[in-house]
Amino acid sequence: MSAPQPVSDLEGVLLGIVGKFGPCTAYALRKHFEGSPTRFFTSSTGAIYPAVRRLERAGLLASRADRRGRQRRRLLQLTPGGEAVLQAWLGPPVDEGAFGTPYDPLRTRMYFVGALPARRRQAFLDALRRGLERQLAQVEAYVASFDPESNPAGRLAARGCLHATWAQLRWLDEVAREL
Amino acid sequence: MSAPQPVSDLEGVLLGIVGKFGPCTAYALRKHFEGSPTRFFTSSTGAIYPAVRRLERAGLLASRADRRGRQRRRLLQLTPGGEAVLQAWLGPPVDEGAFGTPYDPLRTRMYFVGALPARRRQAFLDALRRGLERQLAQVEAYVASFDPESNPAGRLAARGCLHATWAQLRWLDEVAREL
DNA sequence: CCGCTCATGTAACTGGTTACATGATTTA
DNA sequence: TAAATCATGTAACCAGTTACATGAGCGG
Repeated sequence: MSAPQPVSDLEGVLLGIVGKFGPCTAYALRKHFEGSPTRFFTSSTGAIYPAVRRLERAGLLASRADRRGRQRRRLLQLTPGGEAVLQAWLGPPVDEGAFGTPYDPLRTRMYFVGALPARRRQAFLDALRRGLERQLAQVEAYVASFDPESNPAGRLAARGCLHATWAQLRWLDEVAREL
Repeated sequence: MSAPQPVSDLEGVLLGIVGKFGPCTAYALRKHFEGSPTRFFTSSTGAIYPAVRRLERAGLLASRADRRGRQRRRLLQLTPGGEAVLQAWLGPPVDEGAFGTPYDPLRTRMYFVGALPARRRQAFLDALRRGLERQLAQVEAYVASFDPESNPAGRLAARGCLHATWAQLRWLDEVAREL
């Protein structure tokens, strides 16, 4: 038995969803990403289907043919190898690369706020404020969409989005105070 | 005069750095990314040099040959078109795509924490705690590396990393309490 | 003179994006 | 019966990663 191959976050998540929500179709995997307040997971077919194919080739997912009426479909499930790789991906040990400060495009732009003329600068900060408040409402709805009974871990993860958004707003307060 | 082309965040940042720190080499651009606590910008030559080439082709950066002793080098500077595109990238209006909750690999893993057996689960949370505390120290050093006099916006942006890391730690507290 | 930093690139590979293509099932 | 949803994929394109390749300048 060889050491489990390292997988990307997308692949880890796919394994995780199949493991958590039982045998399901690739389509169901895609749907899972919709409604997420992060843009990282896109649910585009051009990303999901090739990734599923890779995982099958690697022996981490198994598929069996199924139908829904006359409609053919493929139900995916975790293999023992897939379960092992999932456990390794989750950690511990947690991959070092998972610890960097999450990338925030707003922070990146703020780095160059000095390039904006004073008038535009204020409008920029106002736009951030409005955008983040919209984002906050979305995240709150997202958190509320989790049933704590049936998916407690999902809710905890979603609360992470909330903390992250609060942090952005606090940061923006600080910036507005100092500029 | 046509509307400024939309640029990626990498391209926007390259324009921003050239604009902010005067004519500089592509090598200096790379160096700029080192020490950043985010993993988004990699400073790999395979990313920077082609990006610089694209920006030159698009007429947003201009280069002039220079030497340092006998060593040839190319000094990059913003063109008027580049300045316009930089302003458009910064916003307002700020690109909608910049507002999603920043992607956090730790949060993604937490979503599947239920797949971990109880013993491993505690070790997982401990590993997150240790990793985030290490990260916090790194971010604090990063913030301190900015001179508020010469680069106030840089410091404000770096403070964003600090807020983000604090948020991760608060979130982890909450998770540990609830599990 | 050795090793580090400055400096510029290329090439093969990988994976994601966008758009296209098809067809069954369910619901208003 | 029309529109939305379920369901599966492919193809061209684009950008980033890793590794390779080269060479000058500088400090000890």
